[in-house]
Amino acid sequence: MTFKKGQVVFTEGSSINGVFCVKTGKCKLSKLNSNGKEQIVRFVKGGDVLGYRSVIADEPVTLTVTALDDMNACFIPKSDIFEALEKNPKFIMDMMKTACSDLKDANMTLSKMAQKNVRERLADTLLFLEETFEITEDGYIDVQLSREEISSIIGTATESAIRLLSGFKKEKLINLRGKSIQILDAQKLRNISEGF
Amino acid sequence: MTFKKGQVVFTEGSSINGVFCVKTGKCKLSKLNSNGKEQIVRFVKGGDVLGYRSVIADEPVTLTVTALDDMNACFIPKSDIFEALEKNPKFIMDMMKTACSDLKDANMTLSKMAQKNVRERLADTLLFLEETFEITEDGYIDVQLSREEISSIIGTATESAIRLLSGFKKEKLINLRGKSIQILDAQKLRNISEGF
DNA sequence: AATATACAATGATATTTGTCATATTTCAAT
DNA sequence: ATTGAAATATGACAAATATCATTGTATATT
Repeated sequence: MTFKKGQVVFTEGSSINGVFCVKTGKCKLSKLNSNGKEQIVRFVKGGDVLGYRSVIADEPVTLTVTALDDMNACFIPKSDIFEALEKNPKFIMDMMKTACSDLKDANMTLSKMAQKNVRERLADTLLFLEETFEITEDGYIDVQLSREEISSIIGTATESAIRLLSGFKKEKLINLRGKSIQILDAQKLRNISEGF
Repeated sequence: MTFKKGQVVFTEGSSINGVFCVKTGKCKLSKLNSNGKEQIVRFVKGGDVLGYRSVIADEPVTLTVTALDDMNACFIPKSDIFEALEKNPKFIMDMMKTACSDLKDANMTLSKMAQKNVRERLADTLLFLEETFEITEDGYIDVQLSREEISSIIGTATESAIRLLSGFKKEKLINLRGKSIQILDAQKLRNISEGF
């Protein structure tokens, strides 16, 4: 299956009858808040699986998935998944490990979000984005996010994110070129993120 | 096994060779931050399992578990778990569902934490505590947390949590009696938590 | 190229939250 | 009962962050 940039793969609350194995491209997993604001919870890219939680738990999906790129994915029906789960012990253990790894990440993100202030969270997020999406030949992080999306990751007002990004640029910690971001001083960002 | 109130079951970074099935009592799962502050990530009570993530993923534990009560638990060695996982398909599916459910909760908590301000998070947390631990005959939430622990859940300064609690009390939304808390107006707390 | 539209940036100001200082209360140990 | 230590509470102030208003800039569409 192919998804165009900006296209929604599935929406919070809907039911899916299978999982998506992402081959190429990136997408964001987000939740709509009671006030209508988006909270980006996680990113998924090539090699990752989408929707397994919902299929395993036999519940509607709790997150909305939106393509950030043109995205290529295979759809695997629920029945195939359950067949594999039954017949292939290695498969179920792998699935289990994926779930556990996602759980660990979620806990880590939670404790970071809760204890860091906005500036620290932004520094942390920039490092996370570079680690997750890597850089292109010109050194910029290989993902295009609007300022609003960035603030949806760290949970802050868009203006605050913009201001802090400008600040980081003035301090020569990053470069900004449209939506592209380049990290110039990862160590200092790490220090900021740790509260120094 | 028995754990006294305040006793540490296991510490972040250590290795465990089995899981704990909690029979009675409650405990907190927390993470130490780089600045030495505690972040409470989750609570576990009778009927829940502790440490399965670490055993499944074959990694050190990433959270510290501390008893909030006198606690009673069975220890089940890793080997037994793996044996059950291999032989009993129902067992592994249940385990999987637990992991998926925990993952969903973690994502929900994350999006709440990120998008709500401190007052909203406190209101949300009080409702969550009542739902999780229920109330005793006198109407107070059946868990004893210090003000510092409450601020470690919502990720704020202890003084702020105290001030907001006092505020809620003045507004007749809650009662305070030492560490015990009674919710008087759940609906208003729900409104506050939703940002109204 | 011109226009419209969304996005980004910045200033001014209000609000929220954290920090430090200092009481006050609680509770355990003697 | 007295003391001491820890927890809770509160005030004053500083810092961080949100909000509103405005301007500038990129981007797409015609």
